Amino acid sequence: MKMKSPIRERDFYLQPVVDVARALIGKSLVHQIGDQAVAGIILETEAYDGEQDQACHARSGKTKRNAVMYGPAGHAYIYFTYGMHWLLNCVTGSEGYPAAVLIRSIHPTRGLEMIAQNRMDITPALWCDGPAKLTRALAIDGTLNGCDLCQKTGVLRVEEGITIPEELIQAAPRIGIGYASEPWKSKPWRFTAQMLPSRIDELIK
DNA sequence: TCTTCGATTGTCT
DNA sequence: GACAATCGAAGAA
Repeated sequence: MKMKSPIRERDFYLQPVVDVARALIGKSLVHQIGDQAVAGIILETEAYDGEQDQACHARSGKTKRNAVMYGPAGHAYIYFTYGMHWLLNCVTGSEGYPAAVLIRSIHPTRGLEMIAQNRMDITPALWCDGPAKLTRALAIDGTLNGCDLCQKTGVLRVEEGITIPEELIQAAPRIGIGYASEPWKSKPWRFTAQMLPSRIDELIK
């Protein structure tokens, strides 16, 4: 029988945001919908670090939209963009310091039938390979903004997933932040797991 | 109040 | 590779 996954401690999210972004690779993101769960292994993240980071939403200070980022660590910062997309972040750092990790892609592991019902237009390999695609696949939207990711029975939570070797985690500049100035635009704060889906499925068994 | 634009995706050329 | 979709937040006026 599979071992019950312990939830992540809140202390995990109090580490520097870049460390959290790297450490979240391989963890399991779960959305509990009634008695059903939809989940996936986190494969790609990006770190956004404080008001000085010119790519971060907090670059102009606290606003209605980014307020959750200023709150306690371990909560979900979910925002709407491009008139149609929801993006999911994990808030990190002390309360009052705005930092968060954007979840850019996951490998779906649970609730595949549910995803399939809503995404018959594309092949499973493309279900969760983008930040807005994974929120759509897991049915995550603004109603979950600010919810606590550390609760054992939380609607949205992060659990232990699989261990991905350090050498398979690649760092690169963040995507879609052309508006930012240097050095922020080039900071290697995007982390991706270089692992085949088949290998991930093996590790989950 | 008005204008601009986005931590993206999907489609078309 | 270029660009439309689509709308609320943010900043300017």
